[in-house]
Amino acid sequence: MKEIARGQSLVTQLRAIVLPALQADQRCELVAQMFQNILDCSSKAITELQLQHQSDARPDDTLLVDDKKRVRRISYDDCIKEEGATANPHHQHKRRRSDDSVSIETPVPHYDGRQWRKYGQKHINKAKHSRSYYRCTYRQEQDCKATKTVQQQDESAGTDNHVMYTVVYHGQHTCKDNNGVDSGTDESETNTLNSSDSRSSISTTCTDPCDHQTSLGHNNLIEKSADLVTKSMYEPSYMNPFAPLDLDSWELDALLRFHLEPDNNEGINEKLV
DNA sequence: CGCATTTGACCGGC
DNA sequence: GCCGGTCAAATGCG
Repeated sequence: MKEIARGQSLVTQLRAIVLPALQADQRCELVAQMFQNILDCSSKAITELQLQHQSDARPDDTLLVDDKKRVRRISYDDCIKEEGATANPHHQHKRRRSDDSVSIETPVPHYDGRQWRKYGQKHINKAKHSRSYYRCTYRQEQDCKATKTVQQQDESAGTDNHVMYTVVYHGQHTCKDNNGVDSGTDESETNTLNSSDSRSSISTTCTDPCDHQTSLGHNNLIEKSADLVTKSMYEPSYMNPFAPLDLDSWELDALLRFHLEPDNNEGINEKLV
């Protein structure tokens, strides 16, 4: 599980580097979708391993309770889904599908090739950092149900380095290209090539003063190289729908610090359980 | 001025 | 009654 999670983290970082560098065409969308599929695969693998691990470690009664909860939740959500199909504007609260949520760990929680709009922030009980709630920017226009939550992990309490976030995605994107043809793809249909239209001037959501303290770096060398890469990556002469339009550089800054500091990778290797 | 974000209220499951 | 997820009025910002 540790190694899969590390692979996920690396994929998200690679995605943050590759996507902005691509030309805006179908290949670009394909690459984005493939990144997403890879992350989905590893997330599902981790989920399976966790279930396996729990059933191995825990006594039977605890397991039964967990399974009951899980089953009940799924069946409840199925009812809600049916209800939603009949266009009921009420009961939109608390819909959550435990079977289609995908969780990843990454130092770059915001740049994932999609456009998100923040709709809430909540302090979570035992966590140091609050959790942010995002939904797809095109929820109103296209009724896209995709949401995600972002929460900074606690373990890196002492230093500002190695900041990792847990990002949980819920639901499938049903939003499409502005000039696309197909409309309501249902959420039961997964892994189709959903194109994302993020070409407009809507800003990429990345402002979150509680969780993200920007430009804390005191290493001049790192900051300079961060500037360099920021300029080359974030001021493209072409229009790439996956390029962060006015994204702050803090995320890339963190990414660079992540890889430029020599002891980081070892620390990550040793840290996770 | 029209947006996106913030933030406390509210809601429903457990 | 607590807790996490969502709503929506207030606020901020370009």
